[in-house]
Parts: sequence; structure tokens; C-alpha cells
Amino acid sequence: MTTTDWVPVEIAAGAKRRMLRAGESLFRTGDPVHGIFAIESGRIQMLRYDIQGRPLVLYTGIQGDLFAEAALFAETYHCDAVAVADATVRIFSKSALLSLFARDPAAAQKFTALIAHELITARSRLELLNIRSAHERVLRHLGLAAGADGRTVKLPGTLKETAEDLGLTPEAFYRVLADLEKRGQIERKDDLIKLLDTT
Amino acid sequence: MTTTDWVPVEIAAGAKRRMLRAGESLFRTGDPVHGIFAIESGRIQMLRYDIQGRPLVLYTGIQGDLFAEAALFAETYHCDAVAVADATVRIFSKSALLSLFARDPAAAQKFTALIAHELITARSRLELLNIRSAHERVLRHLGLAAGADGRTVKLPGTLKETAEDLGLTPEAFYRVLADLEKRGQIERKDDLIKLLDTT
DNA sequence: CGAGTGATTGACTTAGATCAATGACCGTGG
DNA sequence: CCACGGTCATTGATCTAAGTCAATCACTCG
Repeated sequence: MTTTDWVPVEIAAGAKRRMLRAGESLFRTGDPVHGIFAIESGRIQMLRYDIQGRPLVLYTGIQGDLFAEAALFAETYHCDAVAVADATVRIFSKSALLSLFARDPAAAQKFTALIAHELITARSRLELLNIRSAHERVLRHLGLAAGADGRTVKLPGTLKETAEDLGLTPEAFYRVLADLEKRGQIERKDDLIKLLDTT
Repeated sequence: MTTTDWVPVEIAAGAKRRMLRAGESLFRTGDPVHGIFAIESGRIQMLRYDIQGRPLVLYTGIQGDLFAEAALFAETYHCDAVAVADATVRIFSKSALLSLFARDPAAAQKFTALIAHELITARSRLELLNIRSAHERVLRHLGLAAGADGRTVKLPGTLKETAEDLGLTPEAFYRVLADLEKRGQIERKDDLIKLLDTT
């Protein structure tokens, strides 16, 4: 989600691109804010460090994710961002965005709507992760991810990645899928999953 | 967090209050959007139903939480909201907010900043819940929740509630705390927890 | 003074993590 | 064109961390 079609052309045009190699840092806590970022490829983590120096991961963003949105409203970054895999990002200048928003309320509203939507997504994933049973968790996830017909889900990326999203090991996820299929609760064809009625 | 000090007085003044009894519904999918809500007391859940009619919890809000923010940008609600315990909410009218934002970019920005901040919080809780070990999870949580000194955490609410937040059973949480204390990694005094150096 | 709830700890069980092995698939370089 | 190395998908065997059930104590509230 969060492809960057929310950005008005005028900003998109001026957006620079930056490539990072695995381990390279994009910004650090205290750096003055230059802008916010969209991940075009790779994987970026936001980190804080606790008092003992242990890293606390705040967010792991992948392809298509927008991040550091809150930096728009701060002078300096409040965490570090490092590439955990080779990555490229687009940079949307803070000043350009803010002045756009000030001048064009509709654009501002579009941005707010986008963030509000991401918040919904994040919150529903939180509820999902609080479900203890792997079976339930997978079923609910499929229910949420189901398309318009409410039955068909096309899994994005690899199963391994989906497993990760669900807070499961890949093995556990494979087993749950296999089991659901055996029980006739789902049908699988490649990366398509169909939910069946269990009455 | 998210106490309602973000609302400009003019809106706060006009905000109605509504009391709900456990099980009572605040709005349903498809209802026209009247406004967004702040929970003054109690507990409210947002729900969707999957095609088999099973409820999918999207969010559980408690005292102080703002919710249905995204409804500002929609004509109708996209989920149900029901009180899971007796609750009172304040209602901020959609039209009043939108016209405020259109006329006062600074207010709009404050709102966006608030949501962006909530997004950060939600995302960092997601990372937390993806940590499998209860020990690690609790330690990281304490690290994140630590106050300015980076060492002292005052637990809000009951331990049981915190356990719930962390995706742990109360028992598991008690045990982890007891264990951390025994190992000298934390110190507890009532609802204050102090992180100690483990070097 | 009970009734209700949170905090705590013990005993037991199990779901899911971990470790391991195999097959399918894909790109790459000789 | 094919062998080889890498990754994903899958399944089996095993182990343990955390859930579940249960009992006790402390507290608060009417």
C-alpha cells in the first residue's frame, strides 16, 4: 500500500532518490529533518536505543511504505533509520510539503487521510497479533485481507513474509495453511487462497 | 495519551457527550458519519464482520483514546463500534472539524501531527508484539516506556492491563517481572519499575 | 463482614518454536 | 545447455516457553 500517488506532481517531480547499502544509515537521532521518505525497494528500520545501548526497533518498512511522516512536524529526527538491506528511497522535502499543505488544504487533507488510513491498518494488525492461536490468527488475517468478494485472498510476496507479518515462523504458517486446507476451510491455488464456508 | 487537548476550544465547547451501556452500539457500518470520538471512560471496540459473520476486531480503545479519525474523510462509517463496557464518549462533529481545518491550517496540522504520532506508537507496538520471547518483549517494552531518565517506568493502570497490551497472559507477565527482579535486572516499588544495568 | 478483583505462585499441558532434511525453482556462469 | 548455489516451501521430530487451571492473599467497597 501507500504507493506514492498521494504526492502532488509538483512535489514528486522534485523528490530526490537515494540509494543505501545494507547497514547504511539514512538519518540519525538529532539530525535536522530534511524530509520524509518513501521506500522504493529494500527494507529500512527505524531504531531507538535504550539506556543500555540495546537497539529497539520501532518500525520496519518495506517496498512502498512511507515513513518518518511525523518528522514533518519536528525539527529533528527522533530515531535512527538504517537500511537492513540494500534500498532506495525517495525523499519528499519537508519545507516543500509544509508549504504545499499551508497553501492547499485539499492536499493537506489527502495526506492526513492517508496517515489516518495507515493508523487503521496498524491498529487492526495489533488486534490480530493479540490473538494467540495461530489458527485463529491466520483465519482472521485472511478475513481481513479478503478482496471484494470476501472470500479470495491473493498473498502478496512470499509466504515467508506473510508469516513474518503475522508474527509466526514460516514453518508454523505453512502448517496452519496445510491444516486449514485439509479440514476444508480453505482452498489454495498458487498464491490465491479461497475461504470456504464452514457453516 | 491522546487526551483531547488537541481540540481547539471552539470545537470542544460544542462537543456532545454520549453514554453507552455495555453492548450498546455507537455506530454501524454504512451509517453516515457524524463525527469522530474520544473515549472518556469505558472501552469501545471497532468491528468488521467477515463473510461468515464472524466478528473481526479492528481496534479496542480505552479511556483517553481518539477513534474513527479516518471517518473524517469518508461519507459513511466502514465498521461497527460497540461499547464492550459501560462507556462515555465525546463527539466531535465532522463538519465542524473539517471547516475548522479548511480555515485554519495550523489546527489541521496539529491534528495531522497527532495522528502521525499515534501511528508511530502503533507501529512500535507492532514491532514489540513480533518479539516472541516474553522476557525480551517485556524488557523492550520497559525500554520504550521509560521516562526521561531512560530507567524509570510507571505502569499505567493495572498489571493485568499492561499484560494484555503486551500480548501476554497476566500470569506470564507476573512471572517475567518476578524473574527479572530476581535476576537483578529491574527493581519494583508499587507501580514503579526501575531498569538496572546488566552490563 | 462477605463479595469481587487484582496480584502472585504452583503444577501441568500444549501450541508453536527450533532443528533438520528434502524437493522445487531460479538465476548464473562455465 | 547444464551443473551448482541459493532461497522458498514443505514436512517430520523434538523441546520448551508460555498458556491454562487452580489455590491463596491482599484490598477495596458497599
